[in-house]
Amino acid sequence: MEQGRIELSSLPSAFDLQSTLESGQSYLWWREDGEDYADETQHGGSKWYLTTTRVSDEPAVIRARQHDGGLEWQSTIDAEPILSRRLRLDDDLDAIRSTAPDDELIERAYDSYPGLRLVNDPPFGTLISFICSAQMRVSRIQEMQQSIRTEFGTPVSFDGSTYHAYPTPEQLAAGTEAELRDLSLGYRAPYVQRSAELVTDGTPLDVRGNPYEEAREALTEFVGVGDKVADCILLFSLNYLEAVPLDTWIRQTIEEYFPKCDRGNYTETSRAIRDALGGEYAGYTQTYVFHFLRNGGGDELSG
DNA sequence: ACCCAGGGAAAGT
DNA sequence: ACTTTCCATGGG
Repeated sequence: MEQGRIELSSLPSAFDLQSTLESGQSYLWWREDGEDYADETQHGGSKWYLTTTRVSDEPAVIRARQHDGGLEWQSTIDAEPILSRRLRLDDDLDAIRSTAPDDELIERAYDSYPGLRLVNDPPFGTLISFICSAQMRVSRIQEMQQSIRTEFGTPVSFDGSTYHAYPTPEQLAAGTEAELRDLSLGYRAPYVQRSAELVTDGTPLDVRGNPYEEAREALTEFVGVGDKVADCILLFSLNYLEAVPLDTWIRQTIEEYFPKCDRGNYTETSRAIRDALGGEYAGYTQTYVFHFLRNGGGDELSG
């Protein structure tokens, strides 16, 4: 087992692992110890999180926690460069925040979660997990990903236990709709199976290089991917930091705080809210607001 | 029993 | 193009 530590004081900005991984962005990390949400006394939470990744097509396990001013990790590989990329450790949060509009809700959201970063997850896992996210609670989306890993992923031994890497497109496409329904995916089962097949058949998933709106349009080629899920894939795995997924929470936010941005359809409302949130990093700001409101932060404001 | 959950596909105007 | 309707499942 390899291990290491990244000194957080060496980063350009603050970092907070717990809010980053528990803000509904990533379903590809999971908490080692299941339930205990009570022990949040220490910055970063001090809890261990796990994820899997592939290096040269070989599956690897990474375990990380924030502890005593450092991001500590244990892994089957040298995880430092991957953690840096996946957790966007080089982002300059002050510069990003400075692009956000002067607005009470947004200031409160940023102030409430210092060190919250966007994630930069692998595209395929992001595609599948956000197909699963339709009309589903966060905890169940995570459970679905665990089931998918266990059922279809390559086993990896790490620290005396067996983990499962997230399946490749080939591994998942080889599954049947019935097998996926057995994992309680419901009506999303055929979407997942067909989208995995589309990836193996060459439909482009890494659409980086295209202008934002064209990239979003291209992703809706996948089954179970509409504009909202496409925006999630762009924001959380393909480095389109301007993407603002118009989910139920953000639509409610628009209605309450930015009513002029409601243009009746996705494309135009997206343009308006993206502009209202500062353009280039609108998706970053959206993620703070989403997490803030979902944790009840709007109750004291809306009065 | 009823409602909702980070929506989208299919059918109907 | 725009608007319903239906979709599986588990938790409150």
